[in-house]
Amino acid sequence: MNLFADIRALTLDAIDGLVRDGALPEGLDVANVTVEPPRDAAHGDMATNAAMVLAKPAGRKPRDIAEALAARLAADPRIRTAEIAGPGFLNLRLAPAIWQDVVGAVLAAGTAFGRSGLGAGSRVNVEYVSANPTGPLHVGHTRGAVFGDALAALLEFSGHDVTREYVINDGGSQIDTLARSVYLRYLEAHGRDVAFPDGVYPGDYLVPVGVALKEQVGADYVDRPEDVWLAPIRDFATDAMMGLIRADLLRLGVEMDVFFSEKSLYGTGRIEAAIEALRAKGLIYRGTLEPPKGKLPEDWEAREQTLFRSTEYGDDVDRPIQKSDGSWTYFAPDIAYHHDKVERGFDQLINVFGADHGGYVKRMKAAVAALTDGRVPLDIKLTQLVRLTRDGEELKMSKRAGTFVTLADVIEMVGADVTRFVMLTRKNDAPLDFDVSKVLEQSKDNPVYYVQYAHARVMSVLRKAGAAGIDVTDESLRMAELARLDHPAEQALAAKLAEWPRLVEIAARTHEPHRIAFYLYDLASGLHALWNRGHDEPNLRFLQDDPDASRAKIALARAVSIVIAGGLGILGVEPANEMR
RNA sequence: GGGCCCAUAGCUCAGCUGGAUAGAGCAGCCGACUUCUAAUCGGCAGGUCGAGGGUUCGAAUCCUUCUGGGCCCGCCA
Repeated sequence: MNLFADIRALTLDAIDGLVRDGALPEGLDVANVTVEPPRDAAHGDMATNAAMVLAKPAGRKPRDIAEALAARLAADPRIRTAEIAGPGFLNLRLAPAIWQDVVGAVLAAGTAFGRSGLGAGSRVNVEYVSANPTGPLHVGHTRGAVFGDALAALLEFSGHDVTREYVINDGGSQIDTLARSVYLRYLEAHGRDVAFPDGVYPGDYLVPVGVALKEQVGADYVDRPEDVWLAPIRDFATDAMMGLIRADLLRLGVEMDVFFSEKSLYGTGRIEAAIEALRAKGLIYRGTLEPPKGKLPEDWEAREQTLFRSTEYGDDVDRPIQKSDGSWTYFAPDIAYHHDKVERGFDQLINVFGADHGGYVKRMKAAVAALTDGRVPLDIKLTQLVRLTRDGEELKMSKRAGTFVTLADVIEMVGADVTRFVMLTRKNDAPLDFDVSKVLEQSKDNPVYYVQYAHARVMSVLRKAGAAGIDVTDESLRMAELARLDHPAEQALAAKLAEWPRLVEIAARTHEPHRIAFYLYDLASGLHALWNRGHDEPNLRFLQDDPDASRAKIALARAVSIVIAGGLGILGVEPANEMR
């Protein structure tokens, strides 16, 4: 149930009625007619802009349309009053029974309340994390992981068929670097004194990999030339790194459906096939790029390369797909990878990248648009940097020195739930400050605890009520006399619950899971407020002497906890039953 | 030189793809624990929505120019 959608449908019906009566012309575009909660609750429960939107195309004054519309809407039993305000807003107040129905609907649906068929089962591929398999995940990856995972859950909740995917960049030269680094650790495991020159990964996390390699192959690679050991160590090291990464993801509660190996595309003709598909459209050619404007690389010289005409699809320059030695650039297998995703039948692709990949967005979109003739949309979400601090002091990370704050470190310090929630309390395209001491603070300064506390309070009420002999199962609470929820403060909280399905739709449509976190904070605030009003107004307490009144109020509280639990579920956070 | 993102209260940020008097939290001030855990709540104060121009019934939101910050810019992925 989505109350706002219902009332919007009612409004559109009323408009149709006015058209039939000849009060409005036919063929009006109603796409911009909205029904939403008014900014100021004093204006009513819902507001529609219909009269203003239709005024110009209909050639009538907004207030005239509003009056006619108000008369029709007021005839519906759900509508208590319809008032014209401001330039032509129609403010609606709903019958109290509507809010009571919302509570009943939440209890009936459980955490599925707010699920929708918006996606109509369309198949969405969400690619995220996809960190190079050269080391453990660090904080930057964590944000992408949390964001992608919440987005995937959100889309699933909204009726999409979602595949969570990680592409392993195991085909590039960084894997050679990894293999050489592991080789040095392997020699070290054999008691050799080794130096770590520039251009290899110095991190300690490779020490056990070197030891493991020694255990597997003994001294077979010692003092042997690179062409003997490079290829096998590449595979060995990649597997080891993916083992680390999977373990890291597990710590965070992220489970991928598909790990896709980039290397698996090589030698199969699939890269060539994807490029041929573009060539058939006349988008591949030999050419020489203009030198980049501004500061010129010192070793710049013009070279003829194989280029993709990405400018046809909105890119700024055409992009090379082959290096001058004839080998592929990273772009070519990536085109093939996206070609593969399209061929697997996805209706929509979403990639979550770090902000440093911003320059890559246009060419990737161009490639997908070219491959599918614009049929399959690709949305690329960039997550901005995380600035990790402790007591306001920055925890510096340097990948070069091999000292970086890992995902495992962060989880160790604050836990997965806190990490996930906090990282979702910011828009993906805004930088994020993450203070490991502050996020553990147990105060309303800290949104995680604030929301958790609201849930725990409800659980506490249920425990107390249960101890007092009240049946507090959801089945039983559904049968409560919800008509007793007649206080405006209670109806306001129920109204907040009614916004949940609408909010989920907006968040899913815009691919913005952070809206869930902000809504939950808002909902928690509503519960805390009502709770505290109980201090001065005992009739607003959830536990009453009259068991029937009590059950109705507990039903409301329980409905709030259900929506909080459902929302936290989308974010991948466990609701707390008590605070310690 | 070009591209992408960002700029909203002293601070950290929301703001429903164009709606009404722009909202939270923190910090500041005042108030509420014989209660369903005060890890909470109520109130006060705080704004030329970076600047200018444009689009229209209506702009923080869309277009444009500028200013300031972040990321990126052919053989790394």
